Amino acid sequence: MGSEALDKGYEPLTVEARWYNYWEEKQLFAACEENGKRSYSIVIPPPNVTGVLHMGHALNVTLQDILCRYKRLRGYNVLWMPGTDHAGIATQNVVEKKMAQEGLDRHRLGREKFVQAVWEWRREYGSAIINQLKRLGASCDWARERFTMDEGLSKAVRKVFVDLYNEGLIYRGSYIINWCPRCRTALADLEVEHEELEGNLYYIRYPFAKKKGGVVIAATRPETMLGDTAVAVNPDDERYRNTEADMLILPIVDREIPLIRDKYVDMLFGTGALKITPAHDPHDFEIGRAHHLSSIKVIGDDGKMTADAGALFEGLDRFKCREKVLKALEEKGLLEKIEPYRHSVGHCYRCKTIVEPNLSTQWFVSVKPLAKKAIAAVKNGDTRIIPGMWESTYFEWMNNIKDWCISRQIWWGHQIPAWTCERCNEMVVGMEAPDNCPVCGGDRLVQESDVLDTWFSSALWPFSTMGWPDETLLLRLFYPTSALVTGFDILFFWVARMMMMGIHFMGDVPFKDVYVHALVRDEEGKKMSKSKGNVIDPLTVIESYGTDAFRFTLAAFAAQGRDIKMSEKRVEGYRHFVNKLWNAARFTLMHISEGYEEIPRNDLSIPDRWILSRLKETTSNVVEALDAYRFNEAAGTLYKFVWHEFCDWYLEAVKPTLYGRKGPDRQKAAKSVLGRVLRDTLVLLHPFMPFVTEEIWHKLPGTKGSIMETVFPSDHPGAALMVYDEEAESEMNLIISVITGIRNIRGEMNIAPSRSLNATAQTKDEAIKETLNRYAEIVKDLAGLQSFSVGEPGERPKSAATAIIEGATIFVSMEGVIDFAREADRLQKEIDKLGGELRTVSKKLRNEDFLSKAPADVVEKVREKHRVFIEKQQKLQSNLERIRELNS
RNA sequence: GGGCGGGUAGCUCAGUUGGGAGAGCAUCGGCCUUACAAGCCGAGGGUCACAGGUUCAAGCCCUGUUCCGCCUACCA
Repeated sequence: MGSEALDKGYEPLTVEARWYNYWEEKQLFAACEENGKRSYSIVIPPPNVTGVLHMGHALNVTLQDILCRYKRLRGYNVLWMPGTDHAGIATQNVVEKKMAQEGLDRHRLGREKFVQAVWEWRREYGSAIINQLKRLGASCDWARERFTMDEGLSKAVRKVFVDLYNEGLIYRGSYIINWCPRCRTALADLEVEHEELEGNLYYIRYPFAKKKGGVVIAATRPETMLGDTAVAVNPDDERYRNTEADMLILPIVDREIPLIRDKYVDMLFGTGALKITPAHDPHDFEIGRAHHLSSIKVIGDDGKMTADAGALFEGLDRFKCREKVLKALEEKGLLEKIEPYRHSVGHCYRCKTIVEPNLSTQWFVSVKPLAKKAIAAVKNGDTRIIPGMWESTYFEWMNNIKDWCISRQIWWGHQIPAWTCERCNEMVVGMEAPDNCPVCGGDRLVQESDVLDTWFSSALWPFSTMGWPDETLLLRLFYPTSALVTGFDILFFWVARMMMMGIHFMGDVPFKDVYVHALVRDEEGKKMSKSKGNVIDPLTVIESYGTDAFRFTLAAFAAQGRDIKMSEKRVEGYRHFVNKLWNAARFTLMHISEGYEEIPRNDLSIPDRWILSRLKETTSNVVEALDAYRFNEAAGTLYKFVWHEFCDWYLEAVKPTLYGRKGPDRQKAAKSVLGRVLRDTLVLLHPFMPFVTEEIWHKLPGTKGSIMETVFPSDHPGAALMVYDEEAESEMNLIISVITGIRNIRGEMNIAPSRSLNATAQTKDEAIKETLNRYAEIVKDLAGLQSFSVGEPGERPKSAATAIIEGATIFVSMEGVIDFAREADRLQKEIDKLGGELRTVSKKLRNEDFLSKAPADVVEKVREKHRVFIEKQQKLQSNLERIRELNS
């Protein structure tokens, strides 16, 4: 394509839609199944089908997209596997709510029809989140999109379940689990959110059966007393020495229960006596087992009291029941006292209802053996967790891992592949429904109604999405995946479980790197939540500022180990950056008309060589930063390069050349360098800002096709010519410091930019003289001078302000405008500033220990600095004296 | 209770083997200079939470204190 003019401002919205469609049509996101390139793969953390895009997704997906686009440019065959998660409880809740509005409920509908309705819901709304990911520019291989309930993934789930069952790692049994009375399902320990609440500690007297007095227990959930089957005290507790054979009367219920001894009881807590309710507390359950106590379930699965709670309470809500029990106890005079007590209470992570520990028959995975291998894989470096601090968190959890309750009493999900024979009660676990009972031959087998925890299927995601249990080419090419990018909030839920399953079933870790990124919070650092009303919608941000600005903001703030506080103001700042790039391109395109042509180094000016050297350094820094997942550093480097090196200095410095004032040869060279730098800059920026870079790319002469198909600057055939150019760097720094010195005088002395000044530089250094003479034009242009001369140290111009730079003194002649007092103040200020620095440096050089113990190069550096400071100070001082003379 | 992270400019934060305290935004002053006022030029501003220690040298390493945040846990 040829050179075209750009509009004055960048308009993101129209551009974005156009290029996204273009990429999809050209299938630039597709992984190749038959090429010899190195593989790079990432599986997306599948968002809930019910989800709407939030800041967490935006950050997560942006970082993955940066990696994938970067790796493609580096020549990798990239697979970014997308998809969604069926989110059992959440989805079921959503569909049930919708049904409720239509006056329907799932029980009336029946299981089969309900599940069908969920599928319909998914067909209609399930792609919402996917479309939102596309707005972010996500370059996933959409043709391979997966869903955890797909046939293939479901087969993987069944296979894993059956294998683990046969290996004895999945078992079924009756234990205390976390029960959500609202969702009416069991929850895994992880799915319970603990929150500190103000409660009470109720002291209740349990009278002795056969003598006066009684034992006082302390309880936070007095309603559970209805299911007590014992009271326990510590065997060493002196207070309860003489009560050995005693039985107690359970108040209200009037049941006789034993007083037992168990070391578990803490003598220092409460009264040292603990009521035992084996059906409603995990400890009590263990103690009950050890002492062969019976379990009485008094709170039902609906959160209401059961018949076993007694006629008085049956059908009562558990919290209403608490009040009624307390009232009854008070009437009997058995409620000794009530103390306020702060304790943590478990809530359902889906609906925030207070969770009830309940005795229930469920399915569990025995995870310890799996965890052992998953710990080893991180210990020996097969998988790296970045930043490293998360490794300790991972180990901490893995080392203390408990069996995982995987059965859920809901309908939407993978139904457990276990069947029970109605005739002989034999249970069969298998991939498919058995026709006959293997024991009695009966043909009436009923499938387990429970479904599996959604995370059970998510745990298989890195290989189930690639076709496992079939041996596919995809698995061979892309497993183990290269990196997993995720938030720490699902480190245990998901990452740890994928590690366990991946190692167990694939014989290899699911990913080589796990990059754990921060959480996006609001401006005040609070977690964004709908209830707090502090949510910033990523789509709104995109509408207002454009995707590129938003993505760049996320990357720039994605420093390792710290949460991101998001505010629209920050995005606005980076929109300015997008616009800056746009205008730099606009300027460039006004001057170049052909593609880049290699120009011999000798034909290049110092600014040309300097910007190429900066480009080289920037490229290396970006590569280094991205390879280490330091996104903020890569973004910061690019920002600085584009704005403060390319725009602020290079473009300004080459303007005279571009206008032809240096002759056609120089002009040609400058144009060529300009084009080259812009082209490489676009490629470097593309992973961060895919849309604007693609848009400019197509206007750039000499480019073909999409920017996605090009080669990264460091891999380009011409890359060998890109070197750090020490000479150019130091000469350009000299020029910059001269200009800055003069500008400083102008600013401090309040001289209008429109007023031309005359300046002269004095130096003994021939090389400096050479450089300044050669680039006097640039100095004149950028410092706003009428004339700029270079000479030997000698007669100082009258009425001049002074700038001291390393190796030279600049005099800015200010005939008629000079304010002597002001100049004296300015010089004094500089001398004072320098004095502080000089003191610290001198102190070091007077220190014998420093001179003898510090490395030679460090000492030399300090000596050099000292020399420079002294020289500068002397010059400033003599100029100050002169100004004072003139002023008097 | 255990674990982890953080305290650096007015705000938000960088600071990767210990050797010149930085950026963006905000503030102040000056500019519509032919890519960009979404811009340009210049300036001010910090006991690096506190107290010790190691070292020639500490924002960085060690110990303690304090404040904030998060994760995790079965003292009823």
